[in-house]
Amino acid sequence: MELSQRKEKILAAVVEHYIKTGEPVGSKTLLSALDITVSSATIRNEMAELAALGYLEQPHTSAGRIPTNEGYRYYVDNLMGVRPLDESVKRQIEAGVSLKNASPEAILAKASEFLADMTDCAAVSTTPSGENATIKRIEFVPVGTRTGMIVLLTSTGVIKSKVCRSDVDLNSSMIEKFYNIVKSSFLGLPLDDIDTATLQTLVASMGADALTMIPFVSAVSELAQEAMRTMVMLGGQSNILRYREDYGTTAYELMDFLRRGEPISQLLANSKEDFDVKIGGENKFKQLENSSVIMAHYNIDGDNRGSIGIIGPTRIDYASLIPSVRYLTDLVGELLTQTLNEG
Amino acid sequence: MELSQRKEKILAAVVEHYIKTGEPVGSKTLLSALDITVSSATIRNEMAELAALGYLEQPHTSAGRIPTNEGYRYYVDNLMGVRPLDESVKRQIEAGVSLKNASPEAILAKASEFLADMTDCAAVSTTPSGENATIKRIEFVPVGTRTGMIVLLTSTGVIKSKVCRSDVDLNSSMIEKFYNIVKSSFLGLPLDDIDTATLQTLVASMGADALTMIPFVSAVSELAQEAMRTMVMLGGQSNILRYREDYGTTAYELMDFLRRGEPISQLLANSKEDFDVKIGGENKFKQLENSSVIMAHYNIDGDNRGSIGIIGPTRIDYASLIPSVRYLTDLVGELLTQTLNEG
DNA sequence: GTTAGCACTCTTTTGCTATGAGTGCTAACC
DNA sequence: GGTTAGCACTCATAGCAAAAGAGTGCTAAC
Repeated sequence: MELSQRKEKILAAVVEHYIKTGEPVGSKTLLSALDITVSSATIRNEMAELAALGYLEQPHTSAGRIPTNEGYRYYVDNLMGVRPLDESVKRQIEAGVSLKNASPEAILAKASEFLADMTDCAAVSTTPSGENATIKRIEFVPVGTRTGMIVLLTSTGVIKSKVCRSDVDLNSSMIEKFYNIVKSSFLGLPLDDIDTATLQTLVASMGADALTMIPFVSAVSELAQEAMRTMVMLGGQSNILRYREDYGTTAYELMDFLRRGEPISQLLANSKEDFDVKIGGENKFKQLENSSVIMAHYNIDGDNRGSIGIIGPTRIDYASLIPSVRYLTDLVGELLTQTLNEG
Repeated sequence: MELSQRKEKILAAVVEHYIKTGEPVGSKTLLSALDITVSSATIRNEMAELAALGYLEQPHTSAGRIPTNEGYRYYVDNLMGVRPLDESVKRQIEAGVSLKNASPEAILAKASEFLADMTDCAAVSTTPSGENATIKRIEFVPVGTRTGMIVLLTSTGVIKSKVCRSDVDLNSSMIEKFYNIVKSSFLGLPLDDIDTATLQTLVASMGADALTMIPFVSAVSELAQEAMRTMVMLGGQSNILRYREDYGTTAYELMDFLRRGEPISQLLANSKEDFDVKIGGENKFKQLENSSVIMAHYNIDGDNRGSIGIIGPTRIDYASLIPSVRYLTDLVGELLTQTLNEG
């Protein structure tokens, strides 16, 4: 649906004013905000048509107009000025994500926290997916007479470690056996090939050694699972209280939603575009029906690997936050790529 | 201040009723809740005296009474029935904290999460303090041509690892040198002895090797810092919305307070008693002036090492939650002790 | 197509009047 | 002297009506 230029100008003004104030916008208010030489009556006519088209709505007869989700959508797709990011904001973001010698988890946790502070929204991010990763290296570090730490390194640079415990005292022959198993069965294996069936075959093939090796083998498999699982990093839950009225009764549900990693990683993985904006009910999740999500995906070595996003009320400041989220996400991607390739 | 038995009975009834309903309690309501054979007028007289003594207050003249912080304090110290925990609740708690082969961090994170769900409050816990810990073991695991992972194990069973990066390609002689330094300078050292001054002396004494060894040495020191730092585990922030009216305007500040680890670990470390209850303003932190904190300390090998607590509104159900927090904390202490000694 | 004007709608505010919960006080009672 | 019935008093709350105000939609004129 194409709108006339004037209608677009009016729609944009309504959206922007409402985003700023949270109050319904009337024709007179609009008149002073708009550099347009028509009367309020004309604006009223236009607004009535915009309402008929589904872009605006009235909370009640004697109130101004507020954008519908479709209104926001039209605004984001067609009207929003994509002004380039302020240099000072760029610097600020760069300072916010710079983190030397840190793990991907730490980098993303920091990024979420920073993004939340910067945008006054809740921020989420997912760690790189381990889908196409293989096992690059496995090491065993004894830490006690019967316990040791297994360290697993994947081809995507993820390092996971776990303490595991044997039923008998450790000795060098056991450790040697462990390394043999690792060399012959695990190295180079895609993470997702390590399922229960594989393990059972492996254990069966070990014969007499099976009993002592089981804790180690299963620890490796748990590590592989962990390395594959994308983790969700959260920041700024407290910001939900900032826009409490906008979320209405979904505020509690939204907070609760944020605790659960699984739906969030679904949400973020949902779109394959470079970046994406989901407005209100466009999100599949009921808990997000009063929220908008701005998300972007970061690449590691050019490969789309994870996402960073913010969750705010539908009257979130799209125009200025979208570029910020994108820029930050790109930076994080670069940082992660760099961290990975430095090894 | 000693109260008459009847006053105590009335105060207890007011506290319990208010905790349950959140509404001010009047003399007639009290009459039916109490198995006492006096008239409402007598109760009024008693309540007026309790108010004069500072244990009760009136939101306004025509309302019932609500407990003051002093009222809660008297209730907790003298009146609260310390009925033993229900067996079914015990089972529930035991199921909630059981976690095999997990790190202390994971155990405490799970415990916080579980406690929050169980009590409808926000829950916090601190990892064992590393104050008296020494370095028990340090290992180096190469993970790339120039990077390796350093694993540090303390006498208190804390395991920390960190990837570190050298400026030149790794070779076996460097690794050997590293182990020499570790053996001669780090093993057995108390964690808090590793400060910048020690490091500088150490680096100075290395002569020509200093340059290549610095990344490793400083990584070890960072790990020692990390191992010493108590971490704060959070659970159930969303529960703050549950008692939003009780927190009033401090709700946002409370949520924000929870994000910051430092003040929480101060809060929890504050009391040296076995367990402690802080009511409203008794907490030193302004953000907690409408909150009560129930906390207990867990022991590892009989040594007081960390804390678990819940933060709720002042009208929290002390009588039933205090035993729960204590029981859970004891269990976690046992679990951590066991985990530690299994190595 | 635009606009001035006006009637109309509906929320919000204000003021007023019950209503009722709950108190404090007094005087009588045991 | 403690207890209690009775009653006047206070004050939040609910309900209602009137007034104010914001904003609209429509019509008729430009």
